[in-house]
Amino acid sequence: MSWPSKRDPDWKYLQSVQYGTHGNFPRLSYPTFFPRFESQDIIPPDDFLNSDEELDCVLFGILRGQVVGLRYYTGVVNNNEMVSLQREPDNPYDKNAIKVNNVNGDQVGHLKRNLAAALAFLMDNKLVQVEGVVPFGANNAFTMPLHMTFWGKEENREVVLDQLKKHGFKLGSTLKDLGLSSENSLVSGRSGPRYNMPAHVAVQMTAEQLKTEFDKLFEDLKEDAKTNEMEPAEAIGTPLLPHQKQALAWMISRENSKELPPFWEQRNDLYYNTITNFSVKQRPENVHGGILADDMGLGKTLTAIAVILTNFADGQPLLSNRREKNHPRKEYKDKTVKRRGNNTNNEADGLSTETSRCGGEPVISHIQEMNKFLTSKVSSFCPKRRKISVEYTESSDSEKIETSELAQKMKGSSKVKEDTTFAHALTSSAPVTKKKMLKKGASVMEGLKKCDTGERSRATLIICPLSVLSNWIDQFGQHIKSEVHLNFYVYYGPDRIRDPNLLSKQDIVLTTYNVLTHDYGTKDDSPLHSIKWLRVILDEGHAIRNPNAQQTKAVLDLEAERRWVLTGTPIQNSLKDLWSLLSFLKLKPFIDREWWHRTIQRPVTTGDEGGLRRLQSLIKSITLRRTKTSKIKGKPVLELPERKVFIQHVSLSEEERKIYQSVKNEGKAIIGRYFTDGTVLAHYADVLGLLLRLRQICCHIHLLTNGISSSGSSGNDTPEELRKMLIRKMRLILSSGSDEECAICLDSLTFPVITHCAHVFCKPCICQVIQSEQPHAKCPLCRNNIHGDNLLECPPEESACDSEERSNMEWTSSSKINALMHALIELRTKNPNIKSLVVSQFTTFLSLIETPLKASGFMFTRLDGSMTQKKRVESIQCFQNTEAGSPTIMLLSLKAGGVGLNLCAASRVFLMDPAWNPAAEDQCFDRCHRLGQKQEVIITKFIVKDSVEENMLKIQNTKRELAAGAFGTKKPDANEMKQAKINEIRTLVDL
DNA sequence: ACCGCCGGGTGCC
DNA sequence: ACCGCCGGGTGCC
Repeated sequence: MSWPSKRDPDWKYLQSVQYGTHGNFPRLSYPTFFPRFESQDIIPPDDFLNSDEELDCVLFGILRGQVVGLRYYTGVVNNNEMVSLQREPDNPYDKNAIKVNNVNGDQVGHLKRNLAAALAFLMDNKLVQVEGVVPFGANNAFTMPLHMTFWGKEENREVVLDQLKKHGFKLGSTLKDLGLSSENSLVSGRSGPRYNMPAHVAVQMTAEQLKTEFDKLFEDLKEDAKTNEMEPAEAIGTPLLPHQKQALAWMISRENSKELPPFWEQRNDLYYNTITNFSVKQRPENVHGGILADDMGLGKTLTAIAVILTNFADGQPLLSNRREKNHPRKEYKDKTVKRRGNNTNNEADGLSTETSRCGGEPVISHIQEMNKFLTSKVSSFCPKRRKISVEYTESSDSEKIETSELAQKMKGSSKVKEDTTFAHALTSSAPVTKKKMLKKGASVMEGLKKCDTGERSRATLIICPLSVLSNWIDQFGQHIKSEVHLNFYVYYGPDRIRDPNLLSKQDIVLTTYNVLTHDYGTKDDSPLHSIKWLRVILDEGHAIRNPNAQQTKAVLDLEAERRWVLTGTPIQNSLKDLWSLLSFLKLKPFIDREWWHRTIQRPVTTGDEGGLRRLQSLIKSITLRRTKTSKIKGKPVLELPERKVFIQHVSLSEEERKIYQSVKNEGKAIIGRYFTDGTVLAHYADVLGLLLRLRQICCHIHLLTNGISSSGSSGNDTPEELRKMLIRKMRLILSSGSDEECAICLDSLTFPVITHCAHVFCKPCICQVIQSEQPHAKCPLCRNNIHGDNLLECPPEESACDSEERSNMEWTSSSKINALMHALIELRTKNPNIKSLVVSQFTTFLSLIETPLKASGFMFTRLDGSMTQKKRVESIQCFQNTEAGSPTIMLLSLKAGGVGLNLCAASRVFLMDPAWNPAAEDQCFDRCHRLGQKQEVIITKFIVKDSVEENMLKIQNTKRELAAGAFGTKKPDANEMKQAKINEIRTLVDL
């Protein structure tokens, strides 16, 4: 018995069965002599296992049943083994049939007919989730007993109990109800499932307890496996820090590990899973990988590069000279169909590019040049989303040259499929006739696929978000010695070569989540998915935390021997985030959501100690996490210089104060009315608008945008006016820097849309609400009716006119600008070499600051979200440059740049205006307070006295507290969310 | 005997 | 299944 890589039919079925998708079964399957529920009585829920509601489940009770028909199926179980129940509506003998499967998904038997008749309806409508354990009698030949636990939402309890009663079943709540004396139930001994009876389940651990418990998961660095250090392969030119050597040792030990995976142990000649009690004869493979969850800035990228080169092949490091006799490439060379002799001059270089042959560009002879070359290409092509792919191959492999040349020629025909066909013709040892090639691509593609999937590639696939693609290329260039020869391919851009043969012969293939997902979604087989990779590394691995996202599915379908996840935040919102990661790591039995949910997620969220223990040992065995404050042998992992935050209070000038007060008084009156009418949230955008104006005045009165009137709609607008107004409001919300969360997912807004009641949500989130509440969906924030057709998306910005208008205005200073300039000039006098970041949420404010900077002779550069990728790279490189005459100031918009942005040349930060979300500020500070920072970092926050800004600081504090206790607690619901928002508004406008 | 009892055939859903 | 159930054979003590 072995673990199939994918249990197709069953697994798919479990994932996809939904109420109503099999049009005929519900009607036929329930005995008609019982009054049937009409479908409108029950809200058809989302896929039970995929819905958030799974956390609200309570235990209804337990029942003893029977598994029958054992002798017809191969699936076997042990005493106390967990089993899963699966509806089988297409069973020709009984539409109510319910299969009983073991942990491996092999069928053990069926539920007895009468029991199935009672449960089928409940299961189909997801009114209850039934979980089974075989308490004893596992070796019976014909039938065996089954203990079932019933879980569901409280509001469905009655329906469930009624339905069972109609069929003559009654749930019990104690072990006696299972026909056991308590004595018997304890005989079973070790590690059986524990049924905490309802009383205990209801008791939740406090948020505080859970948080401390969870922190413990990562604290423990005492284990030897994680404190050993290892030197990287010679090919790595950068010395590793101690914690990076530890990570290297740990990662390599995991890749080469022969230990059993967590929760497995050997008993005699069988292997037992101690959680589920499942056993197999064949030794379960360990996970050759894990999660590197170090904090941002600890050098995960460098560590990963070190792993690739140090555990390059057969547990051996990459040899600098690739032509040594044990060269791993040898096996490929042997298969070369034919060779060309006249290319030896390139061989010495080890690397060459397709363009060098076809486009006349110089041959690139080592990786640093390659890096330069690539970086320039990537950065210059990114802005237009028209990037190039560069192929790096050993020119001694003649097959590739021909492939490339032909592929190049074929580009005229613009059909990638034909490229690949040609490539196949040249690389396959079996001749491919022209006729065959001209036949529809499919059959040839099929042949191609087969020839590729046969053996494992030695390539490492790295998948990262686009924002860090160039960072990876940079780091490869920086850290790998120049004489090292590597086959490196950036699989990106419209001209990427979709040839599995070519890809699988690389050492490293770098691509992005988007490319991977796009390829996966297109009809042709994705070349990335037809290769058995030596290693797959997911950078920013939390990108796959949504199990329903196409991106996640594309990642989970990759085949690899070693699998790594790099992430600074393994758990972002809740435990659920871990599942996708575990699933990617192919950790059995958690790949199936049901087992993950039963054995870990639910026990932990209901506060079950055993569950937490299991989670703990699981995490410990597969993740390594160090924070910036972690210590090794008493020394901090990173000896970062200190970071100090000062708040500098600024007083408004008389004129500014006058304007501020008048806007405030006007706004306060309006909002006060909203409060008395109880319509604050309905006017949320207006409230934000007022706050925005106040914040703008604090910075500079020229920021005041006249375009937005607070009065909102008068009720008799034309649809077009309404639309414009709503879009204006949404823009306001999005551009106000308020970092609004979506009230549904509580994450920052992705693909925002605005409802007619002027509330902004993520489009997917609100669509899901509308779907599940139809036909009368209501806005989660104000309970007004909403409709899918009425959602407005944000059209692309037509920005220019606004700023032009402003630039025509005569420049004046402001109190804050004065304060800033004073500080900058003082700093320059003290030390002209210190570099500073000047940060604001308002890009127009940054523009206003440019004028006095120029006037005072400062060299500065700028980075904001509106800039193209190319300009960003230029700006960053320019700023990071330490040569004399380089800019000393960067004007930075708060949210510009991804997590990887490195601005450590700066040691001063001037935060011109406070952010709503303190995390956004911290992230911004970390762009210079990170690895590579040699000086003390001093942060100055300018806060206007007696203003909305001071109130924002208060809100920041409550948010900090909230974030600190966030793990394990239930998400606030729409109501709590509402109240929190109202309270925030109260604080902000002093009401 | 329109029963009881016997013993063989048989067996999930 | 060392059961239950079915249906045929059988029939005082």
